[in-house]
Amino acid sequence: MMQESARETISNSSMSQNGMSTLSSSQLEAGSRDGRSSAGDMSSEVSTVELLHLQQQQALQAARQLLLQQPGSGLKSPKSRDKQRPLQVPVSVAMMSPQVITPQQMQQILQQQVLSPQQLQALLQQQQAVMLQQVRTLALTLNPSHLHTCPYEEQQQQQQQLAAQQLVFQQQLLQMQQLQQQQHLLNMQRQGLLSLPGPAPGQAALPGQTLPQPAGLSPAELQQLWKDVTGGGGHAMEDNGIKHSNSGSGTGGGGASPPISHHSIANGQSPALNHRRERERERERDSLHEECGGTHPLYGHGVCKWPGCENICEDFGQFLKHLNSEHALDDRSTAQCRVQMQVVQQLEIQLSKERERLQAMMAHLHMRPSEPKSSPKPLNLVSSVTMSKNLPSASPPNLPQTPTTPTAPITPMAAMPQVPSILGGANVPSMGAMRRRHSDKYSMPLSSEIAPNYEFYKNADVRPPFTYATLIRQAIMDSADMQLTLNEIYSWFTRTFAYFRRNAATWKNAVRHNLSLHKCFVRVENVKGAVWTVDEMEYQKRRSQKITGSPSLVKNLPSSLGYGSALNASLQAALAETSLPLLGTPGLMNSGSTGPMGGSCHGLLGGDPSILTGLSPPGMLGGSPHGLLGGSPPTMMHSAHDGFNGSLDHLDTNGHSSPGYSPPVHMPIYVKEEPLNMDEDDCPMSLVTTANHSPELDDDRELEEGNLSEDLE
DNA sequence: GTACTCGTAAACACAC
DNA sequence: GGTGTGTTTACGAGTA
Repeated sequence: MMQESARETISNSSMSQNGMSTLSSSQLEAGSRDGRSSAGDMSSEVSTVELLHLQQQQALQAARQLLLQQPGSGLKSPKSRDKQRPLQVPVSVAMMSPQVITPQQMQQILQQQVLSPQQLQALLQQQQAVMLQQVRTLALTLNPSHLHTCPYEEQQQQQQQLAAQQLVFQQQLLQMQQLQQQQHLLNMQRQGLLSLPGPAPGQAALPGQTLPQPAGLSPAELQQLWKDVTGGGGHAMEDNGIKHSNSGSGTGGGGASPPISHHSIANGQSPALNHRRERERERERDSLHEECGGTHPLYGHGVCKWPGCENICEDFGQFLKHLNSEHALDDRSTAQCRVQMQVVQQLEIQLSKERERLQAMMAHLHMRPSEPKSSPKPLNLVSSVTMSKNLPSASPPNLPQTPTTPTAPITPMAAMPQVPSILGGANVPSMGAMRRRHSDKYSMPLSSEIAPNYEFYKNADVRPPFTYATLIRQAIMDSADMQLTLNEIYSWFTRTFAYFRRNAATWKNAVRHNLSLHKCFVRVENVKGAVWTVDEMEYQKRRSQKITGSPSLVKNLPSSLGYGSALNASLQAALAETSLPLLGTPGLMNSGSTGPMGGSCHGLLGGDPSILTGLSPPGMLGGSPHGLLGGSPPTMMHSAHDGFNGSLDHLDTNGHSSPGYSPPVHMPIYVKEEPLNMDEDDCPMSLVTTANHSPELDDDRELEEGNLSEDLE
């Protein structure tokens, strides 16, 4: 019963350390008796420090009374205590504060466990506070001005007192640290957390065991602590990880790692709370280890980064708990996730636009017409710098370093349409499906790709990122009369690509193989022998089938943007905004305003055609954006015609008009059966290309696509 | 795992 | 017979 009341008293006094409670007259009297308050003679008012000190005294008095009432506590009555004190405490200290519990008393308190952990904690804090205050008071009395006015003997005496007090302070500090450790262990024992024998790693020894050397505080540290205290720093104790001075918060865990596990001190909280705090701190320590290995993207700076949450989580474990509890899989989280997805999409669009702008700027700066032979070179800055067109073995591995968009993962093969043959060539023999995919499926226009990089392909031993079929078709379309003999095709290959100047047997065989294999290549008996032409219809059918085979055009769209072209990304963004995937391109192209440079920058146009190939369905691509290209820049027109009927011969590789342009010649004389499953009946055309149009309907198709493009404007 | 595309190699036939 | 041309088959790699 009385123990209860005593606990209450201590608890209240502990809580009142912040000076919130009022002081009774007796307390004030007690405060004025201790002599320490004489330092307040300088001021008639009771300072905050004095009030605090009085509160501590009150708490200590209550504790002592409680101890006295405990049978066998060993503590004497106030009278006997007063008699004992001079024997236990140096005289110089005795004048400071009779309320300071001696180490022996503390030990008794601890051993007999007459106080609850909270009470012990409060007691320790108060002891610390009292001692700190005493030190400060002493320091005040020894300030330089005071010393200056005192006689030498007084100074000597005061210095001795100071030294003695320092020694006592250090001793008491050590004692308190030991007590704190013991109390912590007691708490753990009571809570069943600590199993005997042997302390847990990093923890102090058991009460009965020999404590480690003064709680790990070396004399130097103690000296530093003393300096800090005498320096008057309010947070002096914190520097050593001890925050129990006056704040009362005592949460511990300062910057410097404390020599003792004082952080486990409960600060007058319930054992359960202490336990929880202990576990949290352990988790915190664990989280520190976790943070070394990796961090959660939704957690940072102690705050949950879930959109709209910003819940404060002390440690990673708490965050995980919070994440699992507050952001579990439910409708709300799902909705928030969707919102976040939209946010990301918008940001990606914005990023694409900015990247596109950067690309255009780079293209503009590196594709100057004044550069005689560099104009066809890649627009890519890196490639422009690293690649030497005069080196047949120009190594392309440096090329695919163009920035990529999150939504359009760049492919190592055709990272950029402007960048010729990023891979391949002798240096990269494993040029395979990737190049094929992109070159054909995405209908990358060969001419448009070659045109700006003509010199590059001509001189660099780099394999162009196109299929044989595409190259053959391009060769034929490049000819004046849209037909070539096999030997002329060979010549075109070797003339256009340095890569095909070697391994002739291999690639020539491949050329023949493709000519025979693909139905789109038609062999025509001519006066000068057999020539090869292109059945554009078949060609486009074949391409369109590849595209239509995909799950959705929308899905293909981002993939087609995988070239890494900023323009493509821009168009993707534009299409996303207009919700007109694929169909948006022609209009955008026509508008001439969607390009980063308004569609009028010639240097940029070297890569621009990829927009058509990247976004347009094959049918459109190959088929014919004829009508779309009125007023389009040469290269763009080039690519468009390339897609339409291969009538690229009216344009040279630099995109200039050629008078020898002739309309597409369709001579389906010996139409072979394509080995592929590309029968006309099961060949759904793309959105733009009509499914069953004939070559004679090309004009209609052009009109149709032209209308489409207009609609998209 | 399957189907498809593409490149490559090879075999074969035919014409010059 | 050698060469070029054309056709076909087979296989591996990569992708959807």
